[in-house]
Amino acid sequence: MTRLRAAVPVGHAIVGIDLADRKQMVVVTDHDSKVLARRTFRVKAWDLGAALDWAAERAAKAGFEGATVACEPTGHRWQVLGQLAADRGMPFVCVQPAASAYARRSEDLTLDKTDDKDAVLIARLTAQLICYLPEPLDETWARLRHLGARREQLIEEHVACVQQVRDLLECVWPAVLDAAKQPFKSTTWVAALTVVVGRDGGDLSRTRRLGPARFEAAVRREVARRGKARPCLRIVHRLFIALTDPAGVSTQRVAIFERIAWVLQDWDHARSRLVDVEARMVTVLDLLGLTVLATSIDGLSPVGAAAILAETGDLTRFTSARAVVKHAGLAPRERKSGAFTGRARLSGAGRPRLRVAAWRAVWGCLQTNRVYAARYRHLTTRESNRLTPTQAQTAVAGAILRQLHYVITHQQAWDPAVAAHGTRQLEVAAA
DNA sequence: ACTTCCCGTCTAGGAAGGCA
DNA sequence: TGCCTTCCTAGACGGGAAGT
Repeated sequence: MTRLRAAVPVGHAIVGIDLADRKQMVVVTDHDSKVLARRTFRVKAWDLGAALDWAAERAAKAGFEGATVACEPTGHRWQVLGQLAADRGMPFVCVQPAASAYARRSEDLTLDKTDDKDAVLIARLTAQLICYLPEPLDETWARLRHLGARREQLIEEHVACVQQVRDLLECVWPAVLDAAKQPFKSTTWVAALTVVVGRDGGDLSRTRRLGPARFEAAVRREVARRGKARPCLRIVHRLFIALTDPAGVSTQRVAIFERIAWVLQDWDHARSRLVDVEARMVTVLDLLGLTVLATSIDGLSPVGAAAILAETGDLTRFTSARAVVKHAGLAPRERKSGAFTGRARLSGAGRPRLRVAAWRAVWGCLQTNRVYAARYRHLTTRESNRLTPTQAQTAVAGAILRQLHYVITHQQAWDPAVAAHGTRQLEVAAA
């Protein structure tokens, strides 16, 4: 509240701006949301500099020593506006769209919405300090943020390619999917499929006539082309046997194999770009000097840590570790009234990508991190208030975020003893 | 050197519903 | 009537190290 008040001092007028594509509603109000001036600017967001100058002048004329700019974080526009405000030395705050939506309804109990009402509402919420200071991103953190977004995009592309290939194969050649337990994680399987799809044009007997030895040689070449040393022969053999399996829609085989070949190319492309982006993310993490600290948490990889930090930004901007968990939407939302105790659920409000990154970190950590594994076991097996696996994983995800916050804000490597017992003192006392 | 293990989240795609 | 959105469901995927 102190920091917010510093951005919205009592001596300042408030410039509420309702941002849209090419129509920007600007109002200048005092702290009682009395409108001092109101004007529509039919310009794009990046041309709002003149509007800010106009608003500053109206505020000065009304006797205020300055003006604070407030808007909703719509798309990229708020960032452009933030830059313009910073250029003019005007403090800049944002109002959560959820807050203004609630406020609009409580205003007159209708869903009435107009741009100038919205602008006034934004100014009023700002005067009540129902606003926040937007995250300041420096160049390095901004780069990490965008790399994280790009990585997520590429992972989605990767998943889409895999699901397409699987669906297409289930239609025309389902047997091949049983050749490996996890076919899409197996380089051998993918290489063998590439060979089949590339050479037989939908006629599996053509590859079969090649014979197992020459098929194996072809797969070997493809595995090498994919940067791996040698194929898993078990999978090559099972895939060769699958060539004789008649199941599947035969009339579509030619067309679908042609299509699979394209998807496989897309997939390779997506994966190589993913490798590139992940390497860049690790480089940025190194630049920030956080790789050693973040990966001191057992089971957290540099890429996993970078994915989390890409979404949180600099963790020192969070005043408490719990705030990070809340930002991820992983904080429990309690529902209690009188004697009634409802089930606490995750709030789910926050950065979805941060939540996903934390979840992915949990899968890795539960396998390798002894402290988290023990915590998970305890939570899911204890006698009273036993948690479901999901609930326990949520608890671990929260722990990872909290401990990452501590590790980075205190510049102190992760210590399993502290993580397990809360403090080192307790352990010493117990000893 | 490659595969497997863990399980909630997420995706695609079809169906159903909504709306002009 | 036809387009668009939402709902619904099945089932694969993600990360890291032990296992093969």
